[in-house]
Amino acid sequence: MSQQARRSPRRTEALSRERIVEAAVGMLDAAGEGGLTFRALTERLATGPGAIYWHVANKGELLAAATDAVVAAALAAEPEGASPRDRIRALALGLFDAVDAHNWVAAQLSASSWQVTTPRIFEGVGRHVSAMGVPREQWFTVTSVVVQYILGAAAQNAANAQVLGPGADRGEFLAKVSTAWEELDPDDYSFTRTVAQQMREHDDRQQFLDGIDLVLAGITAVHPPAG
Amino acid sequence: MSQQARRSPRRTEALSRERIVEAAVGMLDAAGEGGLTFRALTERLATGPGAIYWHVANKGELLAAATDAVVAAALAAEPEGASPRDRIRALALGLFDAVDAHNWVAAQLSASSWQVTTPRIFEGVGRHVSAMGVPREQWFTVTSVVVQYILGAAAQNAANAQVLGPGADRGEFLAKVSTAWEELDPDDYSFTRTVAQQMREHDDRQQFLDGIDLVLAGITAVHPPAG
DNA sequence: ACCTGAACACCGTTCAAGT
DNA sequence: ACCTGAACACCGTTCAAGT
Repeated sequence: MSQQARRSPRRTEALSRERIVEAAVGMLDAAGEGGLTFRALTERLATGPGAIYWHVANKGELLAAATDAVVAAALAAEPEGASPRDRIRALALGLFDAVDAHNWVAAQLSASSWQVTTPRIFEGVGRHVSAMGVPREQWFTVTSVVVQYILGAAAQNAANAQVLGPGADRGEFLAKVSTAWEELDPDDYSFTRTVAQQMREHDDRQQFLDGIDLVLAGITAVHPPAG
Repeated sequence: MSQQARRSPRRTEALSRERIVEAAVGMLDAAGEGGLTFRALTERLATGPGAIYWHVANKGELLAAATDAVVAAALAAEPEGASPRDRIRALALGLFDAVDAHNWVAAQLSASSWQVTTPRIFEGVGRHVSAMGVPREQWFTVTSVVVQYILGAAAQNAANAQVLGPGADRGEFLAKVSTAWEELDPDDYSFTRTVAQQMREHDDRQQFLDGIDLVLAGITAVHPPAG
């Protein structure tokens, strides 16, 4: 145990891929996708760009690693629930909240698909799908549908949050969109005008859960449990 | 009728927002999102950047306009089908194919949400949802779920196509991913390994349709038609 | 009203040089 | 093996000037 082993907490830590990814997540959270710059990252880590490129191949890889870190954390806890349905619901909601908290993640996820991160989600959902009694030869298809819905809904929710900006008032935003819908051309948008009020009053999280339930009900309807 | 009224087809046409958007779509199709540059656009239209900025506020607006143009074209034809379900299926498949043909569109769509383009899709789907006999107070929720699924599935499909690149062989790609899945850690990815073979043999378009059917079955299960 | 094109600020990435 | 920092090529956007 030399003196060097005692490191005072404020001292500059050695650079590492882990620290870089962590810093990247922080900057993305704080300022969105436009906020992650090698210049800014360089300053925050008190190095030159070359140091970062030693640990990370390029910006794309860094974004992928940041995304994977967030998703892995969201999936870390075993989802609780009495039934497979409840566990899918819990897993889905955990992802939804993670994407909501880090709303740059959604765009990354829908742009990477069969890459590193999606298999994590696929595996988590798939285990419960198989436990629901879906016939074996439908496992891939059904799991894909659930994952597609989760990512699609999360992405659109995040997109709304991004338009909104960090400080804005949600109720105000919904009211504004709702009013805009009411003013659409009645010839082209008769349906949308009809639901403008429902749109104003809806709750994103609840709506997402309703969607999950609807998809799960579809699974049961198309593949009734044996018996 | 002056001489000027006769314009030979090959002569340089006046610049217009329409021509700019059209050129942008062409460049995005040819070279993906990275291929749309004001420099390249400037060259293609034989002008300076200032000319383009006269008609279009910035790159974001140009991308949104290009996206809207593609989606509007895909939705132009009244979807055919005997039942509301069939018409939803037709509409969804039209969108799926459009996103597949212009695979930069998906990322744009999931990043714009309640903006200009999504209401078009929402309206198209919603009309048929209401015709399915879903109770009025559920129209917004149910339509949202269908739209979220369509956009989510289309986005992930486009992401796969992008990784693949324009010239690549699809079967080869699926085989590679399938093999990668088979080599995953059995402790962490038992389910994914099990469906690796199904993944290799699946058809994207058919899988999408199965997903739509599953969602539609869910709607009927949760909201049985009155009677 | 519409277009030109030089210029500005900023970006991701590279690389010779250091330790 | 790991880090430094100047330099390169390229980007979106602006704007004074033209017609």
